[in-house]
Amino acid sequence: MSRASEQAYAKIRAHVLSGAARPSEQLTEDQLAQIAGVSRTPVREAVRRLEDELLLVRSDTKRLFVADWSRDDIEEMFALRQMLECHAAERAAARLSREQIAQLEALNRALKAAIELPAPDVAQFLEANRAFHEVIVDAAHSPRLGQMLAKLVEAPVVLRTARTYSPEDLRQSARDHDELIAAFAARDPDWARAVMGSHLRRAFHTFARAVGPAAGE
Amino acid sequence: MSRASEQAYAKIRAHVLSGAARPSEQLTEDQLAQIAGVSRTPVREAVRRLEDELLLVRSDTKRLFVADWSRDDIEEMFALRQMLECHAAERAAARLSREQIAQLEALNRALKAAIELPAPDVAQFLEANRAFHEVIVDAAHSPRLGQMLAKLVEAPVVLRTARTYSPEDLRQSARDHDELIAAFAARDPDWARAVMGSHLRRAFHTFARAVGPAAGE
DNA sequence: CCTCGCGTTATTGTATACAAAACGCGCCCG
DNA sequence: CGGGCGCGTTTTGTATACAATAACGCGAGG
Repeated sequence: MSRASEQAYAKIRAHVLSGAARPSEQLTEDQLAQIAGVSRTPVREAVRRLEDELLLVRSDTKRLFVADWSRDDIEEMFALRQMLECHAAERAAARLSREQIAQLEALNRALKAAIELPAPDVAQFLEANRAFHEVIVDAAHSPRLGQMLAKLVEAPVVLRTARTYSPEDLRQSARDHDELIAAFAARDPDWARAVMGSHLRRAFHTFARAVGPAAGE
Repeated sequence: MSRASEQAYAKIRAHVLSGAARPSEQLTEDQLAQIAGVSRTPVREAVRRLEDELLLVRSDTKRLFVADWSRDDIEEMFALRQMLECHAAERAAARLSREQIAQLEALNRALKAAIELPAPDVAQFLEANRAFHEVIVDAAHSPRLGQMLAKLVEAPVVLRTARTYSPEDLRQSARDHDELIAAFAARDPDWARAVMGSHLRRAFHTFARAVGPAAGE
């Protein structure tokens, strides 16, 4: 995207994710234009993207608010992500090149390195993790699938600040990735799908436990 | 959406779907503004929506073109739709109200009526069919799922003019719907999923046969 | 004759001014 | 005392002018 519109997107996103704007708080285009330092035109463009990514929502009469997700919403998003990403893993198993598999191995090494420092580097872990999953989705060769997943993966990041990543969670993720790589190397779509499924489902429960005391759990 | 932007969307969409603009043809915002009878501002808004719906695509340097789908693209979209809508059917089985099931029955009666006229009314069939699937997706109570499906269901419509609906295809659809209703009435998620799966998979093959001589079929 | 660079033109991106619509508040009437 | 209606204010939507950027053609140099 063009410079102003991209900047507007980045700044507004940061503004929302940083928590400077609280859930359900109203935002006006003028406000956002000021924050982003551009005019309302590119702001409107950026806002549309953020709406699409579910970070912002519109009231019935076009007023803009910071999205506020219920537990059900979060559960729904995880379920969709799981469905789509399992599909991606299945397809990727048949399509990943040797180079891509090597890339996955490298990324998972980086991920483990981020864990085992004296103090685990969560940001670095998240980046390696993101890249890892991205390689898989790309290898699925399904552009619309990628597009859909991008939205779902982005969204929960909002709450990342609330998350407390225990060292054991991080290590388990790394082990899952190892097994995924094994499944890919074996070109076994069923295996890949199954591993991805449990990987994400566990992530959901870890997340849910940290985020709030479930309704009936 | 607001009036001008909505009108731009509708007119541009019609322009593309009618075939007045051929696949891969470049469109300029000025052109489209003239066609829609509004200024470029709402056109840009409409274009973003149509891009999102995959009817229009942008070159690497922001120039706008009418989308041209390969057979792989179409196959991909059907696969995604099948995955998502099977999920919707499964969830709907547990959530559909009695009223909604009655509504499905009514819609399927309308659908059958549209078939059996002296000359089948395809437009009416399509409308009843769309409404039928919409009820199911709504009942799944998964807003993002609905949003994703909307895109996928819209898209293939482009080629609908190319489709020749045989009477037998239409009748088979009606039978599938009957079985879906039975599965819902029995509150059987697995049954619902399975029926939806074969319903959509068959639709894909019918579609593929009509649209082009498959790569290796 | 081909190719690289530059100026021209077409096209998209941004800002700003204005129009339309929605909110909220106070007032009037029941 | 409460509810709805009108009016000023706020917020979003649209048009238009201008800026930036990409495509294209043409001419000079190899």
